[in-house]
Amino acid sequence: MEKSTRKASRSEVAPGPPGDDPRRLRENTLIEARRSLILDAARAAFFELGLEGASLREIAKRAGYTPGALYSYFASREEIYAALLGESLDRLKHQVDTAATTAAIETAAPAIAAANLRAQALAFFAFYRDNPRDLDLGFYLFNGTRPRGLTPELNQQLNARLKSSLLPIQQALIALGQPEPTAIAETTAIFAQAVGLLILNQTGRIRLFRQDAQSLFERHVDGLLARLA
Amino acid sequence: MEKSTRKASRSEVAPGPPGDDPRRLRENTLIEARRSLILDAARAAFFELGLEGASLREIAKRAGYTPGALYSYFASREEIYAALLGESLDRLKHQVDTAATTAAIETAAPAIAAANLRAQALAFFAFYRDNPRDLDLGFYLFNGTRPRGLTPELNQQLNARLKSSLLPIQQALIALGQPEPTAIAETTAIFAQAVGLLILNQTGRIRLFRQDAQSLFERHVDGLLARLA
Amino acid sequence: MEKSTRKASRSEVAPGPPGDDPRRLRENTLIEARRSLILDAARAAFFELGLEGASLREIAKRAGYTPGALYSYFASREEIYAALLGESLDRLKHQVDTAATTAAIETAAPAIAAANLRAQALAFFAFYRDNPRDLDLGFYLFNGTRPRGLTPELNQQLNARLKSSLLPIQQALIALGQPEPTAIAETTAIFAQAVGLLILNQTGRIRLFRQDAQSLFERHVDGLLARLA
Amino acid sequence: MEKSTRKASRSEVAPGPPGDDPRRLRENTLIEARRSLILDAARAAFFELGLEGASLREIAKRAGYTPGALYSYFASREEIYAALLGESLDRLKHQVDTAATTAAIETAAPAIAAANLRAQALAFFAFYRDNPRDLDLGFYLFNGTRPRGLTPELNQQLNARLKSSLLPIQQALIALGQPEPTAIAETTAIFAQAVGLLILNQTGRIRLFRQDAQSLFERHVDGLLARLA
DNA sequence: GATGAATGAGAATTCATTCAT
DNA sequence: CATGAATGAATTCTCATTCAT
Repeated sequence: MEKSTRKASRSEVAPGPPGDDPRRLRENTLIEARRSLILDAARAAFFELGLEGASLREIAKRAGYTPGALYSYFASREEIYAALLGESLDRLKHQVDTAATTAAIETAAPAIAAANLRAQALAFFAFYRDNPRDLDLGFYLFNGTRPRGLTPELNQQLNARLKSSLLPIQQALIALGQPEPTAIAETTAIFAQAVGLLILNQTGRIRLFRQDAQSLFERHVDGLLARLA
Repeated sequence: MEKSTRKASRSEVAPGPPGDDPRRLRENTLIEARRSLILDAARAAFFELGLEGASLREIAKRAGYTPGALYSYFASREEIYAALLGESLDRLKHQVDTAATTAAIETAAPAIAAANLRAQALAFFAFYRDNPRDLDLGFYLFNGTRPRGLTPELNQQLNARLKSSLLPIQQALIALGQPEPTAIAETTAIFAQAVGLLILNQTGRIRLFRQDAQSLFERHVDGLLARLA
Repeated sequence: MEKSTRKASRSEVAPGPPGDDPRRLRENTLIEARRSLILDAARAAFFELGLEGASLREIAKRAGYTPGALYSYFASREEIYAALLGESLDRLKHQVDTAATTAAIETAAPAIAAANLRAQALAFFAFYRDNPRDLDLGFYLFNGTRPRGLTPELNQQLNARLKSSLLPIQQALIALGQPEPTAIAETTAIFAQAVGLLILNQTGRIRLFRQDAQSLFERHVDGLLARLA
Repeated sequence: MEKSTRKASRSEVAPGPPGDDPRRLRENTLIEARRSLILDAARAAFFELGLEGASLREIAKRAGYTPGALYSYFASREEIYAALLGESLDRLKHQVDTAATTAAIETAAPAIAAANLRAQALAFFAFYRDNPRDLDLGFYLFNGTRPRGLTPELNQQLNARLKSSLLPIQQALIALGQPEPTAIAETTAIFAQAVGLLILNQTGRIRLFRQDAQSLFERHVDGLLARLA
C-alpha cells in the first residue's frame, strides 16, 4: 500500500527562482488548466457515481485521457480526491461569504450582526444540503473517520479553509456581545448541529423522527439568537 | 438463472419444538459461538483496517477459516456487516437503558425525568465517544451517505434498534411537560448534536476550535434542561 | 480431475452369492429406493434449473440430504447424471413401445407395419419434443460431443437402450418389404432427422426458416411411407 | 451502482477518417492481430477442454497473458465465445460459397441448379464433418439448448450468418421449379438431416447402426434430387 | 448411513499502477 | 506529455469433494 511515491506530481514542484521566467510561468498555467480539467472530470464522476464509481479509469475517460496520463498531474488517486476536497471547501467559503455580504448590505445597523450570523449559518447549512456529495467528499478522506491520503500539510490547509468559513459566525457572536470563549463554543455547536443534521438527513435517519433538517437547524440558530437578544 | 440465492444462514434456523431437544440446543449454541467468532474477527478487521480492509479474505484469515467457510455462517459479506452493526446497536441500547435505570433509582421523585434525560443523552454520547469505530460502522454502511448493501428489511430492523435507544429521551421530555412535537424535535436535535460533535471529534476537526466535544454536548443538554425548568 | 474413485458406490457392489440372503435383499431394496429418491431430486433440479443449477448441493437439498450423504449412493456428480440418462432412455423406450402396441391393436392387418412405423417414429419424436430436457441430458454427457463421465460399460448400456427404442421402426421397414440394409439406413435417417429437427427447434434455429419441427418430421416419415407404398 | 458497464472492446473503435492515417491503421492491425491471437488460444482451449475448460484463466494462460489483460480486447468471456462462433460461421459460409462457384463453373447449363444444390449441401455437411468442434461451438453457446451469454443482437448476427450459408440451397431449389414454401421446407430438412447425422456421428451413436454419416447424407440429398428430376 | 464442517481450487471481473515507447 | 499495454493483486462467491464424528 505504501510504496515510495514514484514521481513528484507537478503541483509539488518547487516554483523555481522568484524572478519567474515567463516560459516556466506559461507552462505552469497550462499545467494548472489541465489539472483543473481532470478535477472537473473527477468531480463529475464522484457526484454521479459515488466513490466506488469514480475510479481512475472513469475519471481519465471523462477527462479525455488514458489512465496513465493522470499520473503526470497527480501522484495518486488519493491526491485527486484531496484536491477535490480543497476546491469544495473554497466553494463553501464563497457561499458563506456571499451570504454575509448580502445580509450586511440589506440590513439596518443594530441588527446587522444577528442577521449576518443567521445568514451565514444558514448558508453553511445550505451548501451541504444542496451539495450532499461535497459532504461525502469531506468524510471520504477520513474513511468516515481518520485521514486517508491526507498529508499533514494538506490537512492543515483544508482545516484553514474550513475555519475561515466559520469565522464570520464567531465574529458576529462577539459583535453581539458574547465573550470570545462563548462565541467559539456556540460556533462549534452550530457547526456540529449542521453536520449532525446533514448526516441524519442524508442517511435517511432523520425520517425516523419525521423531522425536517432545515427547520431543525433554523430552530437551533433562532433559539440561540433569541437567547442573545 | 434463478437459483435459490439467499441461502439460509444458521441464525435463521427454525428453533425446533419448544421442549428444545438438547442436541439441537447444543448445536445451535456451537453455531452461534462460531458466528460470534467470525463477527469478532470482522469487528477487529473493520476497526483496524476500515471497511475497505475488512474483506472476506481478511475476516476469514483472522477467524482461522478459508473464505468459503464463512458462507456456512453468513450468506454474504454484507450480512456480516449488518450483523456487526446490529450488535453494535444492541450494545448502545443496553448502555442507554442502564444509564436510565441508574438515574431513576438514585434520584428523588420530581427531578427524575430531568435526571433521566440527562443521563440517557450522556450515555448515548458516551457510547460512541468511547467506541468511535461503532460510529464508523453505522456510517460505513451508508458509504458516507446512502445505504450500500443493506436490504430494506435489514435497514428497518437497524432503524428500529436505533430509535429504541432514543425513545427514552423523548419520553422524558414529555414527562417534563413538553408537547409531543416539541419532544420529538428536541430529541432529534440532541441526536444531531451528538452525531455532529462526535464526528468533529473523531475527525479532529473539533480541535480547530480548541473545543471539547464532551463539554459542548453537556452544554447542549443542560441548556435545554434549564429552559424547561 | 481423475483421482482414484474413493469408494465403490452401492450400485456397483457385487450382489453377493446367488442364494441371496433375505437381509441383504431388503437392504438392496432400501438402497435402490433411496437412489431413486435422489434421482428424482436430480431430475427435478436439472429440468428446472438446467445443468448449471443442478449442483450436488441443490440435488441434495431437494432430496432432503446433506451433500456428503449423496456419496453413499453415487460416486460422483457425473454418476448421478449418467443414471439420469439411463432412466430417461427407459422412459423413451416405454413411450415408443406403447405407441407400437396401440397402433397394432387399432389397425387392420395389411397396413399394420406402416402404421406401426409411423406411430413409433412419431412417438420417438414426441418424447423429446415434449421433454426437451431429456434431450439435453443426452447431450450433456457428451459435452456436446464426446462422453464425459461415461465409463465404456455404461456407454454400451445406454446405447443398447437407445437402440431398442429404434429397433421396432427398423423391423417395420423390413415387414414392409425393405431389405435389411435399406431398413437400417432409413431408420438411421429417421433418427437423424428427428435429432436434427429437435435441436433446431430447441435452439430456436428453426424459426430462422419459419418452419415447424413437427410437420417437417411428419413430412419426412410420410414421404418415406409414400415411396414404399 | 450503474457504472458504465459495457466497455468498448477494440473492434468497435471508430475507423477514423477515410483517408486512414497509417499510424492508426498500423495500430488497428496490431490490435486485430492480438485479438486473433487470443481467439486462437480460446479456440484451442475450447477444442481441447470443452466449454467448461475454456475459462478466461485458461485462455489467458495459453495466449501468454494475465487474465486481466484480455479485457483490453474483449469485454467479457462471452464476447470471446461469440467472436469464436462468428468466425466459425464465416469459415462455413466461405466453404459453402466456394463449393457453389466451383460447381457452377464446371457444370453444363440445365443441370447447374441441381449440381449447385448438391455441392453446397455437401460442402455444408463437410465443413462440420471435418471440423467437429465448430459444431460444438454452435451448440455450446446454447447450453445444449437455450442461449447462454448471447445478447439478442449477437444472436441475430449469428443467425444471419448461418442463414446466408443455407440460402443458396434454397435458391437452387426454387431454380429447380419448386414453389418457395417447398424450397424452404426442403432446405430446413437438409439442414436438420445434416445436423442430426453429424451429431450421431460425433457422439458415436451412428456406429450403433453401422452406418456412415457421409453416405447417409448423400442419400438424403440425392433422393431429393431424384424426386425433383 | 448421514451429518456438519471445512477445504481448496476455481470462477469472472476490476483496479491502481507501471513503463517502454 | 501521453499512450497503450500489461501486471498483479484484489474482489466476492460457488462448488465438488472429504472426513471426523
